[in-house]
Amino acid sequence: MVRGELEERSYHHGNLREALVEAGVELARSGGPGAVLLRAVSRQAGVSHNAAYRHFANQEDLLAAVGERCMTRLGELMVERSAQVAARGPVRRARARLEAIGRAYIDFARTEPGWFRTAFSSARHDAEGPAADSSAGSAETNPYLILGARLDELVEVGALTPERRRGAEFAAWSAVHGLSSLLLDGPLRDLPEAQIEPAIGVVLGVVNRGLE
Amino acid sequence: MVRGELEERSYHHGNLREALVEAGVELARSGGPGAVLLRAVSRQAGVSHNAAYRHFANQEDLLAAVGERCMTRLGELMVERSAQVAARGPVRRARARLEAIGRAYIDFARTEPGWFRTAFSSARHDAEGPAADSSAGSAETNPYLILGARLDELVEVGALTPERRRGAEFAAWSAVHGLSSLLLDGPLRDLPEAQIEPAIGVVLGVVNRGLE
DNA sequence: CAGGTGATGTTGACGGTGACAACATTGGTG
DNA sequence: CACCAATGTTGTCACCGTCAACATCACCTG
Repeated sequence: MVRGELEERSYHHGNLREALVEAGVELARSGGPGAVLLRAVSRQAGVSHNAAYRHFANQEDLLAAVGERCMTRLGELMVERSAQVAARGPVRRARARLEAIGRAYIDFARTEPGWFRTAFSSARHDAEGPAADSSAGSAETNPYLILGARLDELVEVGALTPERRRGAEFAAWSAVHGLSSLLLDGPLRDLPEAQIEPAIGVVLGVVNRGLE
Repeated sequence: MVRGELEERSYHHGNLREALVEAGVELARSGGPGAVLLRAVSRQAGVSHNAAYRHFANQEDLLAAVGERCMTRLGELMVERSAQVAARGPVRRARARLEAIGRAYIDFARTEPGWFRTAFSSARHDAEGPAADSSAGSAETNPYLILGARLDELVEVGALTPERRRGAEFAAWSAVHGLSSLLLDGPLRDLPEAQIEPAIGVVLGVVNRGLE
């Protein structure tokens, strides 16, 4: 049923929805959410405009699907960086793993601004955030759940008290997301390169200290 | 030269640029940056499409002007809330004033999401952020400078050490902006009302503690 | 005070986009 | 094998940004 990419297709594509989302992700990478156009993704997929309407209700629906994919990419980077942490000792390690996902978040925003903006551009996300019921987007790549797991780790090793654990996601996430946004689209857009790394350090430091 | 609003105009508007920006602000209030369209603002101003091209290079340019106005509105609310603080004692007062502008920021985002999104939607801002040279948008209503002033106050009263002052804007601003963004367009979009206020408290608390 | 000229607003056109409707093709199912 | 629902296509429409050509007028110059 699923056709190979090089195979000649005859009228029916066979895997159009996936092809459209993938095309959208590619367009979003360089052009951000504004580049995820129904006609553009259809062209990219070698299909007529309007074919997408068999798989998405409208452009917003397509954008949501593409955004979800971008969010997954972000989660994947966080998982990857978290796994690379080599710190020894339970407390040091847990702290390093938290910092790693924070830095991964910011790095993702800076190296893939199109994807980052697209991940947060959709007006409708299914199964993200605290109210995540077990549906799409496997839990391992959900940034919110990844953050929660790292914070739980901190509690387990005794580096974070249960009271401080309460709502800690909001603080950590807000700080990291806020810095990313300000660096990308906010007034920190033109911050000199040399000042960015120190700024990241300050933000992560404040969060770290604030959670103690 | 400047004509009254009710006066019949004859061919030349007299104050079109301002009228267009004002129309843009009005449209942005309910529709966000996506509603700031050249043709829409021109209609609203009772002028033909294309008239705007005498005052703005393109739609992006218009959006930047509208965004700047929205940013000013945000700054005005911050100033207002900061001035209302009644806490006594220099340290308590300085702390309360910092918290007040943080809450004002978040309140603005929540009560005027269209304006908030528009303020940060422009790809080009003149004279915002750290590199602000003395140009447009009076310094009193520049959110970044307002924040800096509050942090300076904290140093003056001895509630913040000079070392911690370094880059403190980044931490405070990121946390507050991040929470606003996540509540508006991020995965916290559907956070139950009852959990929002506690979340704000946690975020502000972490920043406060992190700066000590 | 008259005429002209540059700034400002209008009309018309073009290509691109989202969306709807009607039609074409086809894979699977009875 | 015939039918049908799913899937893709063609055609159309309204709206948008933008450019070019034209119209009007405020103001300056003489």
